[in-house]
Amino acid sequence: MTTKSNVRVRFAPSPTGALHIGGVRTALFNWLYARHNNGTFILRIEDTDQTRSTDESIKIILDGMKWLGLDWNEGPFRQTERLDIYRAHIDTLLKEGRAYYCYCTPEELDARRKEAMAAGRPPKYDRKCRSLTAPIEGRTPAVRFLSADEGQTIVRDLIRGAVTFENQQLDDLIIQRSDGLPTYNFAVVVDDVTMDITHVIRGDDHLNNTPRQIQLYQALGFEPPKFAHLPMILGSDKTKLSKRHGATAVTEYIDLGYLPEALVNYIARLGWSHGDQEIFSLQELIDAFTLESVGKAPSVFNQEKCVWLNHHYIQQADPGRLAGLVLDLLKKDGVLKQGSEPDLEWFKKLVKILTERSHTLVEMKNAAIPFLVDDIQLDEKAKTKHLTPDVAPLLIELATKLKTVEPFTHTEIEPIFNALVAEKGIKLGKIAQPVRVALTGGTVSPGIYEVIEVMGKEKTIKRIEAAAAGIK
RNA sequence: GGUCCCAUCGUCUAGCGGCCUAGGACGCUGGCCUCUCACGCCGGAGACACGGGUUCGAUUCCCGUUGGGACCA
Repeated sequence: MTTKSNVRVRFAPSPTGALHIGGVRTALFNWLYARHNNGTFILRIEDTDQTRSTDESIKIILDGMKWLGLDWNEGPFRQTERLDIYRAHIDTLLKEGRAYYCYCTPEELDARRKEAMAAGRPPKYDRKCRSLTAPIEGRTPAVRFLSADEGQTIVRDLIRGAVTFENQQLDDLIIQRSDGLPTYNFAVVVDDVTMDITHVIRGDDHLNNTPRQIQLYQALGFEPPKFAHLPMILGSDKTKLSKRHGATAVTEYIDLGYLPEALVNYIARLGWSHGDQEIFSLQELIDAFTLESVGKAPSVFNQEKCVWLNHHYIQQADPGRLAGLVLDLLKKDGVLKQGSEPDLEWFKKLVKILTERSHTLVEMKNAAIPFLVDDIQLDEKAKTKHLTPDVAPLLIELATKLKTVEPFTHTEIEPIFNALVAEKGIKLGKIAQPVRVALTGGTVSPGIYEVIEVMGKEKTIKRIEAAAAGIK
């Protein structure tokens, strides 16, 4: 119905491990920007670091993107399939005298760097090979970009405004390693140019690379794209989010029982806001998202709020969908054997009564277990507190009465309890809690009538009688 | 060490010179509801890093200090 705008953005992860929270945020903001502007979202795999890149990681990233619902219009492209393109551009720069061969070894560079620092000079490349007129035999050179050493390079960032860098601070960066592969800073520039990227939206950690990249665009004869550098996501100790801060990979959130819409909503609100609104559907995010409302300050990832959103989205979710997800978890845990699935309609009823107090799918799965297994283990403390000698006759009487209930539903069960309570002059809790322990093994569960209904007549009576019999 | 960025409750944030005795959300907390736990509802504690300017007036603009972060090495 709408034609595509000329906005073209990309998410360009390195396949060196998991898809982590920071990557998701970058991907999400690019995706939202593309969708908001009817643009094109491109996925590019930056795998020139062949020692660390794996196909397994690529799969993890693609799966993660799909789980989150971040679909791409073009790609995935892989840099390793584009090596000839980089080489051609390197040759051009070399031919035009905008780049030169550098024969310095890492050891030499390191030594000179230390020397410079010891002498109080800035540790930048000394341009030793810049004046070389002939190759050094026996060495394979790297290629360095001949950067400007006067004036300034100004990054006009959509989030931070104009950021000025003194060109003399920038040294001649390596654009092709001695193994013939392009470096990150060079490959991104060539890729973004050849893929017609209009807006580079990426993490703050790349801001310092940007002036060099701008010079590369200029040397290559291209107009640089617009830049937007997103603030970092930090851990609770305000350092860059990493493994020691807990779950950082998308796969971990899947395993923890999160819904994708919860994670997306949470991450969208990290560094971005829209008035006082906290809950956003995907469409609302697309409609409201602009780079102007992205903040500049880094933000700390807060597990509690993410859980709160997950709880919210679990309440909103379709019971059939939840049932399927919880069923999968139960199978994964071996609680349910293959081919022994419960009746789906019944299971949906179970899911419905568990939803309200489940913050994650894992919690829901755990709460479902007593309803599925044949025998339950009673919690010792709960047993001591509620299954006392005086309640044994009550339980037996209740079980007897329940046997006559037909149909075995909430509305039919409730009067039985009310009658018993009135007859004995006790509080409802006096009987409800022991029954809860008898049926679920613990002191926490949905409303007791709902539990009984879903548990079913046979199991309910069996467990109440067993509990009564077990009281000494 | 150099360069760059950033700075409102514990956390995410609203605020784009007067509407602010600073609003919302998570978390924490008091109460209500109640068969447990939750949910829900009502209430509470809780922040403009500091110092200078600019201005009739600064959370908001400028400078510095401090603090944090990132990158390069």
